[in-house]
Amino acid sequence: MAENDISRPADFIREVVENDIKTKKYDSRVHTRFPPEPNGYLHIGHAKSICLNFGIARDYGGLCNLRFDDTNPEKEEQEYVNSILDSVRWLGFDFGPEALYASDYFDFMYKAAGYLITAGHAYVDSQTADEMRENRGTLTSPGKDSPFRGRSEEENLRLLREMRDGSHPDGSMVVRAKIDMASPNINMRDPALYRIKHADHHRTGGKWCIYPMYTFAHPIEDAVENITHSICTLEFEDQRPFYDWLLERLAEGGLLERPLPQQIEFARLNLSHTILSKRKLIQLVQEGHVSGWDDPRMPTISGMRRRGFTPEAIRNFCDRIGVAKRESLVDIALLEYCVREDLNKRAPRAMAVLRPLKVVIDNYPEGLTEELDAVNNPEDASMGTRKVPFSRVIYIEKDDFREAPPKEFFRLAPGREVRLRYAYYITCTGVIKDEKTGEITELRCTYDPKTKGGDSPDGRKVKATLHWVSARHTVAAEVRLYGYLLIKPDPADVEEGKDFKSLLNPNSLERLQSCHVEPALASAAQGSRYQFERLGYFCVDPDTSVDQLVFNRIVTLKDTWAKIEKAKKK
RNA sequence: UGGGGCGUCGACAAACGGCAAGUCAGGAGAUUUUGGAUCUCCCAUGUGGAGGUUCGAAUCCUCCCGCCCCAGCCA
Repeated sequence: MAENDISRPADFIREVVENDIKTKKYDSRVHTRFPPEPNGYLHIGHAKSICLNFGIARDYGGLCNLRFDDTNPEKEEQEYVNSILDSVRWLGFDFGPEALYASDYFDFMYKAAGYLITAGHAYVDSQTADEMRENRGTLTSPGKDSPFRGRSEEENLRLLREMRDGSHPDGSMVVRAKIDMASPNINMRDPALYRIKHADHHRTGGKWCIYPMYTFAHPIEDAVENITHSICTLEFEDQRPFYDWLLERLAEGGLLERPLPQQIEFARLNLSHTILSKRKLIQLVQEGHVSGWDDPRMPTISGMRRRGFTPEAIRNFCDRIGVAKRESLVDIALLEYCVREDLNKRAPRAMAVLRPLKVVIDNYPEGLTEELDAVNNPEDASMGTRKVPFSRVIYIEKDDFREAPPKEFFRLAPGREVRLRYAYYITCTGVIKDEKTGEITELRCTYDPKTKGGDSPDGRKVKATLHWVSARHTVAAEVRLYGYLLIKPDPADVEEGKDFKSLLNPNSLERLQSCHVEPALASAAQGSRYQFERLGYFCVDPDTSVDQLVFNRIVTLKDTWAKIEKAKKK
């Protein structure tokens, strides 16, 4: 919201809303809605719309309805309704005691169709779908009137009743608005309003065998709920003339009261390296490319939630990307930034070694365990400290040792001294390898007892600080690392003749089975998030059981060294 | 070749006739017991192009170019 009087509204939609408040177009009322079709799970693109609609309601003291646009029983399911309810709540938005459903207005819609017929604004068409398509004309040529366009009011009304009563098979007829078959806007060439579908609906069951089209239903839903600003995406822009036409006709007939809602369109979100199309996401789930809707690689709300993203981070992201009419592809790095920004302040730190390398500290007493002090969050002193056990044998990260280090590498190497976080300075004195493979299996080191806690009394500096886990005290864990779903930034960047699945990243999931985490994590609660020092943010996955801890990597830390290495390769 | 939209930095995005904001990414440095975090600085002589109006144009006008959407009984 405006921080002071001189600031402008944050986007062009809020500009319209503020203006309508000023001119009292809706008696200074603001009422928006988020209208998902329950035919899939919500994703980050929906989050943008949710934040926009609920955000506007919040900013201007208005209301926002969560309304299911459930007008097509063939595609919709209760499972989707439940997941959507859950996702919206988790994102932190309050839609009152319950959600609303378009199907609750089916009686009114039926009545409205009858009225349109009576007023000469609609008719029942018995053309086949093919005939209708043929007679619709093309982008550059006008359509032709249906031979059934001139049916009498009585016949139309009778047919409408018969349609409702189930006397006609699917596809045999349709009710259409009577507007203008020559309109340059194809959406005005007598759009279909009702179709016959002998299908059970997840809420109304077998009550209906005709169902309203989106085109017809949506404006009515908005009007019935006294919506003021009906915010949707760009592809509906061409439908706005019909939206207004319909509502005007129904208002004329006294079925609706003015002022009528207005439709405003904005550009949907596109995110780099991922898919934001419901149809394609369904495909990923159904064809088993991912483990389910909540696979942590999915851009679904449930996937991101399981991965460990916070609602705060997602909301913040939605605020930062802005709202405009220009189609764009937002860099996923911005989402990651928002996640790090949030978690840096909130996530307690811990030490975990993902790819272990055994280190024996030769001059450290055997059998001794020291409890060392570690701070839980350097960003927030109120989060306190904890004890971390240290002993003679520890694990460090494989990546933290190089036998022949390049000059930019300042971690451990033969003869080199580094700090073990919160523990001691150690110096590498020996490298033990597997005789056959040549693989490094163990490091021998010595430590400097005077550097306990990680400071050297003589002011000696080391260039690196390593995280570690005491071998004797370690807790085993599985850690799942996630890469981008797609190998290319632009999901539309597909080769001729191939589809989006050719862009799927084969390495989007890596499961590390032999990780070591510090003992404090043994009882980590499902869903709790930690920063594993120097590695990233991690979240306890629901697959965790009494005998197996499972962590998801939410996002890495910013990694300057990785950047240097990558630059060197080129 | 109809109609509806949209073109400002690598990615988002402000500007409402008066000095092209901010954020992410990228680069340089400071600092640091996380190569994290933090801090400082750099990163558009120019807004798709060409004309025009104006003291003054990203903004107004004209023409052109490019991209997206619409021919479901999907939403």
